[in-house]
Amino acid sequence: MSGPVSYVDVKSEIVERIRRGDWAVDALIPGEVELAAELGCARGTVNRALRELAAEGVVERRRKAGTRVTADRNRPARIDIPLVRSRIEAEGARYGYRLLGRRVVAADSFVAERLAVAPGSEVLSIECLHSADDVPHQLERRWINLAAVPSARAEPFDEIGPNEWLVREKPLTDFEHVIGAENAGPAEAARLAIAVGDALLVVERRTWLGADTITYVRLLHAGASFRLCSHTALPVMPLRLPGKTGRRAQQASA
Amino acid sequence: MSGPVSYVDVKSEIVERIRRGDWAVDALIPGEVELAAELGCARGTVNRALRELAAEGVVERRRKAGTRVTADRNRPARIDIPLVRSRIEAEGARYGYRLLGRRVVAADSFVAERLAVAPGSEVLSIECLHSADDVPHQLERRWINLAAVPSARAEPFDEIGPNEWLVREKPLTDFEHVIGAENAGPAEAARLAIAVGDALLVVERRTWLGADTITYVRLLHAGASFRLCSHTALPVMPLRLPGKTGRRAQQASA
DNA sequence: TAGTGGTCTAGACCACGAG
DNA sequence: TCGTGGTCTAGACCACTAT
Repeated sequence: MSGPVSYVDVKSEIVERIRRGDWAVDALIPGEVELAAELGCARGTVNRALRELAAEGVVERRRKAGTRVTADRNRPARIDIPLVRSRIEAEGARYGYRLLGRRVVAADSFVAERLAVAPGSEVLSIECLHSADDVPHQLERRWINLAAVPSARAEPFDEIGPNEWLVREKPLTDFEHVIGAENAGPAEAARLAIAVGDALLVVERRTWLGADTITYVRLLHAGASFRLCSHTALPVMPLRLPGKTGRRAQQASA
Repeated sequence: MSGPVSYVDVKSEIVERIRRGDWAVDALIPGEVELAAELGCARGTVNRALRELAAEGVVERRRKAGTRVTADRNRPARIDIPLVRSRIEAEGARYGYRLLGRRVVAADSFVAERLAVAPGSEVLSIECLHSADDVPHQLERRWINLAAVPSARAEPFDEIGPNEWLVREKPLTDFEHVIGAENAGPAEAARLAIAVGDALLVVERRTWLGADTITYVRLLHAGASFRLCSHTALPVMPLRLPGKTGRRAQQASA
């Protein structure tokens, strides 16, 4: 009835066995060849399934030692940090952008270190505000490395935000995020229309194109109204694999 | 001189071309067959390279439409949320654990909703503190679904934390994280030895095993001393691929 | 040294979806 | 409709590492 056994089927089957307790935490599971024979597919299919499960942190694999169920639940959690605009519009609100400040400055030690440029190098400093239905949502403070992105010097940034502009201008190869919590000072409180001392969720981001640091940005959000979410689900889908009867019997009888 | 062209080589080459500007943001890149011919490898190799780059958010792929360089820099950022203990010990500090409270309670609506159990169901409520060199580091408030993990009822949790215990006890298939910022109230301030009103970085986590919600936990950290970091780098490694001379010529002459 | 995963290949069929 | 990516297969060789 069903077609060939896919790697998704194999993943589901493995997860299901772990869930049922067939293989306990830390237990060694069968080798690729054995699983392939049992499930009725090529070794390459089992390999891909196990490789992806390893990438998801469900199992750990080592040559010669075999594959075992991961004991440590410290699994890589994917957190999507969305573009402000997308996020706001996704929630059905009207996105608003306002440029608060823009000037070319000499990098102080704080910025120079983060952009990996010499102190005193020219950088473009930008402050702007993103709002949802006219309610302040995110205060953005950004520094752009003008040596790496000279074309930014001529850009006014009065209509579109620096992020959206950079997206179109430069691809990137690396990025770094740091998430923290801070208390709002008078300046932040005024910009975000909150009280001084309110908790802020701060996302710092740096991006690179090859060896060049492109930009460093601090995104400040009122903690009361903003959270970062992620949900990671393993593929638990309708199984097509048979039980003990075994697919091989079906194949044999086909 | 070199062996067969690997998928890592292909990834590097593609990233390098994007970096050099050969393919601009949003540009369509050649098809798998063409790339395979050009680079001198099997289509499967190119496919794996592009598939992984797509998973990393570098390119977007659609059948029939082809593959193009991702314009949106809203790429999935991996954030590792480490076990407290690992994190503290990794920094060379002495890990300390203290149980502050433990009791079986009837779930109120807040907890019931998060654990997906009926209000009034029995849950195990735990509060504990993790410290680094005797300095409070993380305040943990956890609820465990006793219907899903009945063995937790007999566990004192006075020596090892509930997370470490759960790790050994149950595998998991899904988890969810929510990160936010809050101001410390009197209780939190006292536990964490900070001032009332100080910013807290709050990580909420829920985990599932199949359809069962296992646990819901709130991890509170003093914002002044705790941050979540992630660095995502694309594979930019020494290239083995030849230039215009072409590896195929080498193969042919070999 | 031997076993296990890691990968490449060459060929084939299929499913989605742009035009 | 038909091109592009998605996947499976069967076989082979290789690299790491436990013993």
